Amino acid sequence: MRISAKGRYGLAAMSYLASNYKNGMAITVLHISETMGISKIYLEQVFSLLKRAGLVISIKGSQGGYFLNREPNSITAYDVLTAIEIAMVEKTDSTVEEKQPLLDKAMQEIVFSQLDDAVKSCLEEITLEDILNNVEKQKEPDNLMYFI
Amino acid sequence: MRISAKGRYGLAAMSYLASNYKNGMAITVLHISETMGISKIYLEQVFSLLKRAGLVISIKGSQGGYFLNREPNSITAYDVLTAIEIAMVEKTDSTVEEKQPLLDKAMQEIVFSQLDDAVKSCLEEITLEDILNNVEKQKEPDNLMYFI
DNA sequence: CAAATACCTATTGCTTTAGTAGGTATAATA
DNA sequence: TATTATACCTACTAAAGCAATAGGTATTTG
Repeated sequence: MRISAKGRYGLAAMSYLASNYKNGMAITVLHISETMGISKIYLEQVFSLLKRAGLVISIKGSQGGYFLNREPNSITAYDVLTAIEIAMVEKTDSTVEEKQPLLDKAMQEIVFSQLDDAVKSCLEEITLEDILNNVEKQKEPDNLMYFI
Repeated sequence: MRISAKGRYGLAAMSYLASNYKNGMAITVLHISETMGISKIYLEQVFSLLKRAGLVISIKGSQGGYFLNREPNSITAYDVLTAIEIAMVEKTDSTVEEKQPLLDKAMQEIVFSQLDDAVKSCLEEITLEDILNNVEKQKEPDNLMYFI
């Protein structure tokens, strides 16, 4: 499944903000771009979309930066990806509407809208906190194997 | 959710083949293109992919054409779309693997592979027969409302 | 042999994606 | 108040993918 670089950068950046959520400090785009190895100018555009969607709050000027507008466990992958990727949100075009309207409608109902629902409910179940938890889990010594 | 024209044409064409499955006759690309209002030359390319995936059988020469290789209730939307759309199948690229390998892995496991699974199991549940059934259902007079 | 078909390769124009460039506006701080 | 660090904005470029077209060859039927 194809997720654009922009969307992935957004997820990574939001996860990073989430990991710094508790200390309440603003994080700069430059800092994230260096920490993540992402082009700074490109990441700025990503933050522009995240801000427009109300997912982050920004502070201008020196010592400014960004932080999350909500708690990490209330921001979902769906929130982030739909803020950034048009393709995630947009309705599938009609296919054979002119000559085969019934078939067109059937495809829409049976395939495309069910797919939309499946994607949406999958991504809505995943929060930034879930991602961070998995990162922490990877840091643990791999000793859980002994218990199997 | 964005599904390419190619993928949608493939679904429509396969549904049409399915609706003619019982009479066992080969259907030409030209016929489908005219019935559906799809460019013939473009549809040929779609059938090239469907054939490569083993979903249809072709007969060359005069009186030739295509028909389904399996029963309509055993061909899924997943079969058709993955035969045609690269994006449906391909693994999501890594994002911040260099500098943040744990986060990269977490995103892959928690978000992208779960999304792949959700898409796959949704589309695998939908067969060509399901699409045809919905078309038939639309043809019925809208009298079911009286029973509600 | 002629017609109808599948099948193949290349080309074109368009849109999207990824990334760059060069600014302005704003706030903190020295 | 001047400097600096930041967000924020608009335009640009290059590459890739998508949609569609063009012009064939190979094969089968009649």
